Amino acid sequence: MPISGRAGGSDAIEAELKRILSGGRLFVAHDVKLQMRRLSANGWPVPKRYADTMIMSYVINPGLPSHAFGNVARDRLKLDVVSRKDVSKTAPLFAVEHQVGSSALAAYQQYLGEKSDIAMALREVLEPELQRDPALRKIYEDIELSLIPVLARMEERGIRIDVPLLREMSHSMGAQLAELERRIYAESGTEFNINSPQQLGHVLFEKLQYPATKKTKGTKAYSTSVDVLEELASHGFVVPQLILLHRELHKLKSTYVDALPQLVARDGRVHTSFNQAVAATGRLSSSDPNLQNIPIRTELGREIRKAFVAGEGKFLLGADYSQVELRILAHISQDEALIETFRRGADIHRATASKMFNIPEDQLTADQRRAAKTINFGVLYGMSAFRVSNELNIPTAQAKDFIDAYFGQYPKIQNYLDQTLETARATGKVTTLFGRVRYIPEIHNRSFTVRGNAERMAINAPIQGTAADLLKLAMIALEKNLGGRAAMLLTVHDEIVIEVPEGDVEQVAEIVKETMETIYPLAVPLAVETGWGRSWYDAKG
DNA sequence: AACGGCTCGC
DNA sequence: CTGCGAGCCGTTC
Repeated sequence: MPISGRAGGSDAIEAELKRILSGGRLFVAHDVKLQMRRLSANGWPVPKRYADTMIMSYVINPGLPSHAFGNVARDRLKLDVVSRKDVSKTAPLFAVEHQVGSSALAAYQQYLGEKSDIAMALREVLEPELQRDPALRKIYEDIELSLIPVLARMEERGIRIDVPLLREMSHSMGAQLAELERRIYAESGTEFNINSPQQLGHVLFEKLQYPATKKTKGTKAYSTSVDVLEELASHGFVVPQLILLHRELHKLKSTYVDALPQLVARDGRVHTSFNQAVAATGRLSSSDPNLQNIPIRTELGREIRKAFVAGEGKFLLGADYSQVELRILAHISQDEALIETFRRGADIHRATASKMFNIPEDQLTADQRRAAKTINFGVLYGMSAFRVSNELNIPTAQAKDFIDAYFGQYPKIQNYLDQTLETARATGKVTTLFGRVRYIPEIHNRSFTVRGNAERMAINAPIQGTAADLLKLAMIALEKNLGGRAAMLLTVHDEIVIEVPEGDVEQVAEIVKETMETIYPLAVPLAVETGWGRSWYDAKG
């Protein structure tokens, strides 16, 4: 529960609290990482033994819409937690934290006391449930609890941002945007707000009379989505092409280039929060700022990574798992052909195309490899023939033929998909390699759409979730294997970013690669690619 | 607050 | 209708 350095804190009480924290007593909280960060920020001892009711709730049922304290208390205990805001109304926190002995203080103390009681009560309810499933208990203890201090330290360290570089980018992008605006207004013969989908729709489809192909879902307004604009641009219309450029530039400028400098702390670094109880598949998420969606796909976007830099005398080392989900699919399905392909270290998409089209690997066209790549990923997500045809711009019948050819070459994958759906229907849930659970209640839904979504979740969750389990295990192992030599800063689903003293980088890269590749032996090798440089942009293999 | 749109990841 | 999850921005209501 919240720790206040001042409210009611006589020296004697503070000393006693610190003594308790550094002793071996079990510390119970809903979101231990948050409390650890508050404690260490104030120079207090951090507990070594702890229980986390937020993480318990998440491991028991990760698919819930929220594992926030109030929600879990209401669901599990039928209790309403008074929010800090409500306390503030009758007992302004400013008064609470700055004057001792007021009635406001009493209200605040009662509020904190109630929250502590509720966390303890939650533990009584959640822990026995966790104990009933040995695999879940291990996920909770060996993965999630062990990860808490690792993530806390990563958040505290943050990553250095080159603010002057972002300012420079902002200026040049601002000038480019102004020039684009000028041209858009001139070409369309009117000035309007380009960022307003409504105004843009009016200009494109009424004033300029371009053919409207799509309406938006909710409001039935003209859609101005990328698909629509690209279609128009392909017919030679100039304005849509300029709008697309404006969109990309404006998005990058507002979301990253202008936003990041505002989030830089006094230490010159941004300190994201890694949320351990949000994503239903077991993945981590990142917010404030989200550092898991920093652009990479286009060169213009990728430039932003040049602003993520190592501290003085250090390098950023990036290490990412190559094709980890397809490797997990090979392991779980035990498909001999897919296993063999990974064992001989082949280009997986090329090898798949060769099998599907019965053409030697060195005689394939780019389109054939692209088709195989689309289907390889499509299988992981339960993609339909319709979607494959859309993605590859081919008729649905041909997409279906491709998919049939794929399963003909990898028969055990078809088996795995069938069995996973069978399990979901019979038990209402699916699990990862390590037993992390995801409930699929809609698997029997009468609506084709809803049930289809559930089926895709059932297929994807074990694979994506196993990848998340492996990455978390690797991070825990790395915390130990790196010793004090290097420090993890970020993680992005299949990648870990580490800050390393310049002279140590090659040695540390070897330790990281070895640790990640041997974290849990599968039927196929795990491959890790590393790269390093002064910036995240340069830390590519 | 909801929506449309976009970014990233898989 | 047509793979999903997550976060953020600007506009609109």
